Amino acid sequence: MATIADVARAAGVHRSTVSRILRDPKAFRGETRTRVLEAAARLDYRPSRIAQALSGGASPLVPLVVPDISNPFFARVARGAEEIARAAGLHIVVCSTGGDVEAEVAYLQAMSDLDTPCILFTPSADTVAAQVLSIARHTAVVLIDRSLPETDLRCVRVDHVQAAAAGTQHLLTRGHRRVVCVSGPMSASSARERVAGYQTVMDEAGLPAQVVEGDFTIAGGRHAAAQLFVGGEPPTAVLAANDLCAVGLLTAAREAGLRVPDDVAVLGFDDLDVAQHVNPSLTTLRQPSAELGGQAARLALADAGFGDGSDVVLTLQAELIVRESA
Amino acid sequence: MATIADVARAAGVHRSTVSRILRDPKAFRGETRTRVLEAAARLDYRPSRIAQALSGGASPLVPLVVPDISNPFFARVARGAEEIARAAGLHIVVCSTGGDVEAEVAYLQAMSDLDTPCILFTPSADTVAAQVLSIARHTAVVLIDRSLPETDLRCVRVDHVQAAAAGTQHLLTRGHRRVVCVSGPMSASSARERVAGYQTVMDEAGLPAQVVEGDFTIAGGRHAAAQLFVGGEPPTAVLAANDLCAVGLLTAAREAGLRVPDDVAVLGFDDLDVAQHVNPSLTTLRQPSAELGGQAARLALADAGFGDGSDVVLTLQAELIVRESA
DNA sequence: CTGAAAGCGCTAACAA
DNA sequence: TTGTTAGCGCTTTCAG
Repeated sequence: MATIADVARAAGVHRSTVSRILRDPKAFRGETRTRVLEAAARLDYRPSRIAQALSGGASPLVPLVVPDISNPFFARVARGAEEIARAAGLHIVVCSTGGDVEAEVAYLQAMSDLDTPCILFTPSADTVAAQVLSIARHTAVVLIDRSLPETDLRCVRVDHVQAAAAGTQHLLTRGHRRVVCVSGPMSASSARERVAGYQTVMDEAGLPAQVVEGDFTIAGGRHAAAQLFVGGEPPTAVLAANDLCAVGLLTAAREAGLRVPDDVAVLGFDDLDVAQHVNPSLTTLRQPSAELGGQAARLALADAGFGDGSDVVLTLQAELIVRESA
Repeated sequence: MATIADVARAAGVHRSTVSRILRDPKAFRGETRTRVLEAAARLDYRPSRIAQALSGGASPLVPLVVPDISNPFFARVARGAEEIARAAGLHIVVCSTGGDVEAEVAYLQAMSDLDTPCILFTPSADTVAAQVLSIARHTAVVLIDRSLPETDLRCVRVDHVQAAAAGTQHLLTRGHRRVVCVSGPMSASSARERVAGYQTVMDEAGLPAQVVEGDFTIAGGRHAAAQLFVGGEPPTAVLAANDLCAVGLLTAAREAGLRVPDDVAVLGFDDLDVAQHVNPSLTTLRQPSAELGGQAARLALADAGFGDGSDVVLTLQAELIVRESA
């Protein structure tokens, strides 16, 4: 691996000259410029980002730490963030932690230690708060989709309360009275907020609320249904934690011999691609996932001195997409 | 951000002492050890990985560069790789390029410039070969699932030819004669190999082969079907590029008023979670995706001096999972 | 067990 | 336009 010294030697100039010319070739004219450029090309020279970073610059990496990249929701968040990062000459790298809190902290730590300009983060549970706070003292941290209580970290998110309320309202309008909420893990603020929205609407309607704690996966939804679809009075509608959960519920309903939406309606969250392709297609609350990632990236980058973050929108709205399932 | 000098000052010792003690505390006893450890803790000192990397070490990051992280197949590959990397004290970071060749090269370059010990890579097209080769001179590159022609880069992959042949054979055994292959983009070696397997079996059976080039997405599958399900003699079975493509085909079939599998059978590839939850559930060729990632990581890490790679398996087998769709 | 000194590859004043 | 000199934060000989 050729270093700047090799290029300097080959071109017969000083290292600093090479650095300058390579850094901004247009600012030079003489034939030194040509010699340096040629030597660099010939030796296939690439400046070490490590050395650059050590000497003043920062890492070109913007980590996005998420609980589960196999949930396409996060893939879209990543996509949105990427677009913004690319414009600033930076690269999004996705770190998936599998919901393991230790792995989560380890990733955050590792990235912070690499002097990344900022970190985009969706916590899987509140328990990381203290550690994240300590990391945030060194590196700008922006949360996506889930806030961290006892913390003043900024968070770009969807108004989950409002969204869940709208979803619940939709189910009631369709005449449902026994509406159950299969929530995500209550350790996630997004799950708690959605439950709150659901509960408010049920209360206002004078209906009993029932919450089953599940998780954000297909298997979780299917498993939750085991408790739901067997009793004497199964619900006529379910507000699912997200689309993956909803897909699991769909399968469980079919296995239990229930027709969707006639016997039981299912309402998802996210609007993944798959939502319109399952059978029946999924009625869902669309989250503007790419924009979530984009706004978060803009905020974080602004903090790190890249661009302006004054017009970042912190709270986005979900949109009800009505299809067949509810 | 406290540096090693701060700690040294606080503990009243030399920087090198701090370095040594922090690097391997068990090897020391005296009360200097205590002072240093305490000072480090008190100052919340974290060694800069950048500086460590510059001074001999390598980056703790193992990039996994894939075309599309919203395809859960790659999420599973990542998961498999992660397990191996973690054991070596390294972190997998996922770089999703959206199939954009330029972004792909940019990512590879950026990671290589960061002195990562190795790179795990699934190329989206053959056109990157030359550039990848140049990067591979600096950083160990291991390909996953798709090889790069004109290149001696090692590749951990599934035997796509064999797998596609087995799938096609399954369809023929079920009595199908008009079997069409909706392939992935022919710029991907995996797609070409699957087509080859399909073609061989069709040829041997004396049946006409028909290949429609699609891509690896739901939308791609649906779009391909537009050409397929309208003509006078639609196929009675389709070998899909992958499960996402198959899901798109399922939707298209339903829209065209065709029943699956009675009017048209659909055979997928990958066995994503969603495969067993769509309706009808998907018959598919399961790829051992996590193991693909794991073996690739082992090979790459061995190259970089972490662990042993002598028993790495380069070619894995797919498994036919029969469900409802074919 | 500890200190001194050199060096990883690069950038950034400061002079010339 | 170019060279000189420091220095980023850490590890690692080599002495003591």
